[in-house]
Amino acid sequence: MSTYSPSEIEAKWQAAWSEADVFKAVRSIAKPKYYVLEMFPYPSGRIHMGHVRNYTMGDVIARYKIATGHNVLHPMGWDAFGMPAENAAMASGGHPKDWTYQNIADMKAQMQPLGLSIDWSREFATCDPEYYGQQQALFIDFLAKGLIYRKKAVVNWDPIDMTVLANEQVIDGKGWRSGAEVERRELVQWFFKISDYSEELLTAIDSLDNWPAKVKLMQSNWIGKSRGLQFSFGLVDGPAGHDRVEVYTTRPDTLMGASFVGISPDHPLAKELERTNPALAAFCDECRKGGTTAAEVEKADKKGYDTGLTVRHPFDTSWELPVYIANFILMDYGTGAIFGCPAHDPRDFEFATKYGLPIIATFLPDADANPELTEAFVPLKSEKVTYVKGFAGAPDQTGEDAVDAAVDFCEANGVGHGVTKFRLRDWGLSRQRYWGCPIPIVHCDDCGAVPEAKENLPIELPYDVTFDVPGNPLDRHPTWRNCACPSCGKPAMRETDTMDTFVDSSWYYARFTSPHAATPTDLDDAAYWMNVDQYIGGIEHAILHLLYSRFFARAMNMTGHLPDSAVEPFNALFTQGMVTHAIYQSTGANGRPVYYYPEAVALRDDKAFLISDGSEVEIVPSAKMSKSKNNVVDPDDILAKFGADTARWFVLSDSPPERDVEWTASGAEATFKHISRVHRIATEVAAMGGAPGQGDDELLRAMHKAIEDVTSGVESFGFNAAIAKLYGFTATLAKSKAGGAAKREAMCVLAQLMSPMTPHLSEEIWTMLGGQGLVVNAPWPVADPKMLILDTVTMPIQINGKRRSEIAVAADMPKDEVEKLVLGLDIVVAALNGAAPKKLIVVPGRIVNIVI
RNA sequence: GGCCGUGUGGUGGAAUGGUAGACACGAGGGAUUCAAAAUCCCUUGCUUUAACGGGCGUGCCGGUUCGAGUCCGGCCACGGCUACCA
Repeated sequence: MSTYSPSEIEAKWQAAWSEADVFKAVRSIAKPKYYVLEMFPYPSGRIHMGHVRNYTMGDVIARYKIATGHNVLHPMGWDAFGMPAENAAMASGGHPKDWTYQNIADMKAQMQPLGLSIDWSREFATCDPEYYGQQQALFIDFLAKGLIYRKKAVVNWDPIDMTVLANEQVIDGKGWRSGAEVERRELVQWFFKISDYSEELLTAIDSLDNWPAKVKLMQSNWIGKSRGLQFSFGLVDGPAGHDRVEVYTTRPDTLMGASFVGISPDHPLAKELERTNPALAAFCDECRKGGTTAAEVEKADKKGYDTGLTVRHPFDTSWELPVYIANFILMDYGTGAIFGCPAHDPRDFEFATKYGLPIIATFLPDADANPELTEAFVPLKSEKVTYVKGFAGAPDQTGEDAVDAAVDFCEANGVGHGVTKFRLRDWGLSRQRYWGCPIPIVHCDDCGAVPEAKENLPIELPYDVTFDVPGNPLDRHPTWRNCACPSCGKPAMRETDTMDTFVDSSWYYARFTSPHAATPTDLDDAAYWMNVDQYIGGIEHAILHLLYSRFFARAMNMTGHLPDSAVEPFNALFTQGMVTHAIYQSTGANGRPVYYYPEAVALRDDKAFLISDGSEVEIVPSAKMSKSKNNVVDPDDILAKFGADTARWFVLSDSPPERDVEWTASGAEATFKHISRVHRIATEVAAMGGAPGQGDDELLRAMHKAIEDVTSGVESFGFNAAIAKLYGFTATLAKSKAGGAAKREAMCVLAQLMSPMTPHLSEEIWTMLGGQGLVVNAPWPVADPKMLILDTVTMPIQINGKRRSEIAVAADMPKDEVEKLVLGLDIVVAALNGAAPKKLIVVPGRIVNIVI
C-alpha cells in the first residue's frame, strides 16, 4: 500500500493539467462565462501566507465554477511599478527593472507549486511596455475627452532626495528616508477629473448588491456628499480686490448664531494680508508647519489670529463680525472660510471660549431650556428642537427641515444659494519618479503641452539610468527628454513625470480580457468576459483602488474601450482576512522585547520555552505576520514539509474567510494527518470488491447530504463550514461497513467535493478509483433530493422552553399524532400532574414545546 | 470626535427565532506495540450529585416571544476605518 507523498503527486498532476491545457480561457458561447479575479500582487520577491489564502479562495471558486459547467477566466499578473524597486536600486545599486523582473520570476516560481487554476498565457506585468504603452493610449484618449487636466497643486517636497513624498512618507514633518524638513511646493501636475463622476459613483453604489456593506459605506463616506448654503459676507474696509468673504455651511439654520468668520491660513485674503503684516504672516507659517498626523491634530489647540477686519451679517448690515485666521480651517474643503457658530459646533465653541467671543444659541432642546450653554449643543439633524433665533420654518422643527427652510429663505432673499458639495477631490496622477508609466506628453515652446502621437507609443522608460544622484533620473537624461513636437515637429522636451501606480491597477482587470491586443482592450473580448464576476482581495483597498477602478471603467466606456455593460466592473467583491501567527517574545536586558522564531521555541501545556536554554517566553496570539516580529511562516517551508493541498486546506479551514486566520504548527500538522488519512482510506476502498455491505443506503444518504452541504458552503463563501462537513463525511465513510460499490461511489464524490481545496489529492484518488479523465473536468455532483429526505426525525421536547426529553417519530407524522404521543410521555404526564397544558406547540420536524 | 464592526468553552470557531458549543486545535484516558512512531477508540462548558439527575451558562441590564446567541431598547469592553470636511 502506497503512502501519501504530496511532492510526487502534486508535481504529477500539475504536469497533467498543463499537458491538457485545462485552464486556458477561450471565448465560447457554449457555456456561461465566469471571471474570477484575485487582486494581483506587488512583486516583492517572496509570497507569504496571505497570498496563499487569497489565491486559494479564488482557486476554490474557479475550480467549482469549472465543475459546474462555466467557461472560467482566472488570470494572474503583477502590479510591478512602484517605489520599492527604486529604493532597492538606491540601496544596492541594481536596476529597478532587473530587480522587478527577477522578483516576478522568483514569486511565480513560488506560486506554481500551489497548483492554482490560472491561465498563465494571459500573464503580464504593469511594467511591460506592451501594457503601459496601452495605458499611455488611454491617457491620450482621456485627455481628448476632458477627463484629464493640469493645475498647480501643493506637494510634499523632500529637498535632499529631491523628490515628492506621499503623505504617509512624511513622518513628523520630515522625509522618511532623508530625514530632511519637508517643504510644501507648488508644482503643475496632471489630474483625473474623477469629481465629474462624484454623484454617479455615489448613487451607483446602491447597485453593488454583492459588495460588502462595509466597503460601500466607506466609499460613500469618502465621496462625502453634503448639501448646504454658499453665500458671502461683505467685508468692511478690506484690502483692494477683497470686498467679500465667501463661505459654505451645512447649517444655514444657525446663521443667527454667528459670532465670527474664520478663514484658512491659505485663503487668498490671508495671503494678501501676509504681505503687509509680518506678525500675521508668522502665524500663518506656524499653522502650515503644524503636523498632520492624527495624534498631532488631536492635541493641537484651536488657534486664531484676529485680522482686525470685520464683515457685515447678511441679515443685518449693522451687525459686524470679526474675521480670524484659524488653524483648523482647511483651504481645500468648501471655500476655505466658515462662519463660526459656537453654540452648535464643538470646534467653534472651543475657539469662542478661548477668544472671548459670544455664544448665541439659535435652538434649544425645548422652550424651557437654559440658553446659557456650557458646551456646544449638537443634536442629530433628525431630532426636533425649538428655535429661539430661527428665521425660516416652524419654531419647532427638525434640523433637516430647518436647513431646507433656511436655504429656501436665503435664496428668496438673495443671500447665496443652495449647493451640493463632495469631499471627493480630483485624482492627482503625476509622480516625480522613474519607475512608473511615463506620461505621454511633450512640452513644446510653441504648442504647449501636447499629447504624444499614438504611433510613437509606447514611450518606453530608458534603461541607462543611475540612482547615485538624488532626484528623478528622467530629468537628467537628455537623449530621452529631447524629442520632436508631435504637433509642429520642432525640438521639444518630454514630460518627465510618471503616473501614480494606482493608475496601473485601475484597468488591469479589463486588459486581462485581451492581454495581447494592439489596443487597450478588444471590445468583443471585453463584452464577452466583463464584468469580473467575483473579485477577491484585501479590505485595505476598500477605498482608493476600488473607487479608481470604478472611475476608470466609466472613463474607458466614455472613450470607447469598454462596453456600457462594464461601467461597474466588479459584480461581486469579497474581502478576505489576514493570516496571523503567534509572537514569541521575552524582555531583553534593555527593557525592549526580544522576538524568537517559532522554530526556536518548544510548546508544552500552552506554554512556550526556548529550545536553547529552556527558559519560558511570552506568547502573544494572533498577530499580523511581520518580519520584524519573527512570526512569519514561509510558504516554501510549508509546501516542502506538507505539500500544497495541506497548505490550501488549512488556510481555509479554521476561520471564516473574511476573518483573520491564525496559523498554528499543530493545526497544519493535523491537516496533513487528515489529508494523509483520506489518501489511506482511498487506497483501502480501491482494494475492495464490489459486493454490497451493511448500511450502503445510509452511506449514500450521508453522501448526498455532504454534496448539499459542501455545495452551499462553497457557493456562500463558507469554506470553513464546507470543510467541517467534509471532516464529518470522511469520518462517516471511514466507519461505514458498506460494501465496495457504495464506498467507491462515496469516495469518488468525496474526492470531487474536496477537489476545489485539494485538487492534487483529488486527482490521485479519482484515478485510483478508476474515474474517467481528470477530476478537474468532471461535472460537480448533484444531490438527489430523494436521498435527503429522512424517514424518522428526532424531536426535542421542551417544557416551558427547557429541553426535557426527545422522541423519534416518522418524518411525515401528522401534528395531532405527535401531540398525542408527546402527551403520553412519562415525563410530560409527571410534569402536568393531571392538569391540561396551557399551550402545546409542535413545529413539524423541529421541536415540541409544552407550556404548563 | 464621526462612522462601522465584534463580544459564545483552555483556543480558532458552528448554530433559516427551535436540542448552544458542529468541526478543528489543545488537554486527559485507553487500545495496539518488546518499546516507540504511526494508527484507532473514549472523555473534555462550568457546577452539584455515589449515581440517576439537577442548577447555571453565548459581555452587562431590560423588553418582545410558547421559545432569544439570533429580534428590539439601553449600557460596557475591544477592534477597524476615517478625521479639525464647516
